[in-house]
Amino acid sequence: MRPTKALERVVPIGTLAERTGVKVETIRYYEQVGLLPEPERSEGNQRRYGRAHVERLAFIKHARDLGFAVESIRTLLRLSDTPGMPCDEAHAIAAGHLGEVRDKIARLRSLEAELARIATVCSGGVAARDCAVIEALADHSHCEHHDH
Amino acid sequence: MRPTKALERVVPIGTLAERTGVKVETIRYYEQVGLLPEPERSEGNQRRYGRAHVERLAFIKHARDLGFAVESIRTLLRLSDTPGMPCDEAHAIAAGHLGEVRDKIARLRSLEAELARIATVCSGGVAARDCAVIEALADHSHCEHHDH
DNA sequence: CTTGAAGCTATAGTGGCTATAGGTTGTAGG
DNA sequence: CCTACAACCTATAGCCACTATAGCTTCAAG
Repeated sequence: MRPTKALERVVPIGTLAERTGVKVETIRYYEQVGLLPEPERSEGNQRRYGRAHVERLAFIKHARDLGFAVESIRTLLRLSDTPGMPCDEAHAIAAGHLGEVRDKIARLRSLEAELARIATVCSGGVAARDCAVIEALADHSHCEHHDH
Repeated sequence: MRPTKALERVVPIGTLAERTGVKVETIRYYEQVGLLPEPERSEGNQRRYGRAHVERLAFIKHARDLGFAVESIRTLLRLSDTPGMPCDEAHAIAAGHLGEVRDKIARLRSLEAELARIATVCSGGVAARDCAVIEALADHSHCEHHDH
């Protein structure tokens, strides 16, 4: 009796995808852009992954889930691969990304307020000429930079 | 004495760009995807815009600033062009977009919390093997779906 | 040995621009 | 009138991080 799938140490790409929650196509993409090293191949040229690949792909997925760019992940992986290096760069990447996320939140919140205001005034049912949504977009009173 | 630039009624693309805050290339792109109608041309084949174009482009810019997708803007413009139509669709687009923005904010906030936690634990200066950032990414304890 | 799922490569498409190359036109100064 | 140069033109490729498609080959169960 062969080992069950869940315990196998050398797995094809579909199993790697299942285990990590990363799609097959995305795994091949990560290989293509050099995030994930090229694995061994079967006699029939199919990819065969080991434990190290699972670990590395999980790392990548965590980082992507946290919104890190692929380029940042490349750097983070390099740091992770050389445990003796100082981690200042990792901290800078994380702090920088946190800043970006906070900026994005701030921008979205002001968008949210504006959209909520607009969508509340018009609940549909009226003619487009009297619609607050259309009016808000056509209106120039919010233009800060230009006097058209 | 010719009218000053600011008062001219028929303007080239650069002036339209200045007046609306939309880049020249982006204006041409909007024309290409059918948001902005093709303008008249000068004898030398250069675009000449009138007041209607300024209005329409301003509408587009407001909508993009609010984060509406180009496809949504296409619909909103169509509604705006036919003022007698009921505006339910416009309301649906705005409400839908508001929902998306709120979802995005929610997701970013949980990201922010996680990143802040990670970035606070490690302020740099230690070896990568002890870095909270690297560790958090390599760590499997947050994996919900898989037992790798 | 057959069948069907899973794998393979290469290529194009997504959204919303932005950039580049290589040419033409408009216009102000001399 | 001529020259210089900014502004304009088209067509095409690139950006990010995938996702989808077409047309194959391989693997594994029955």
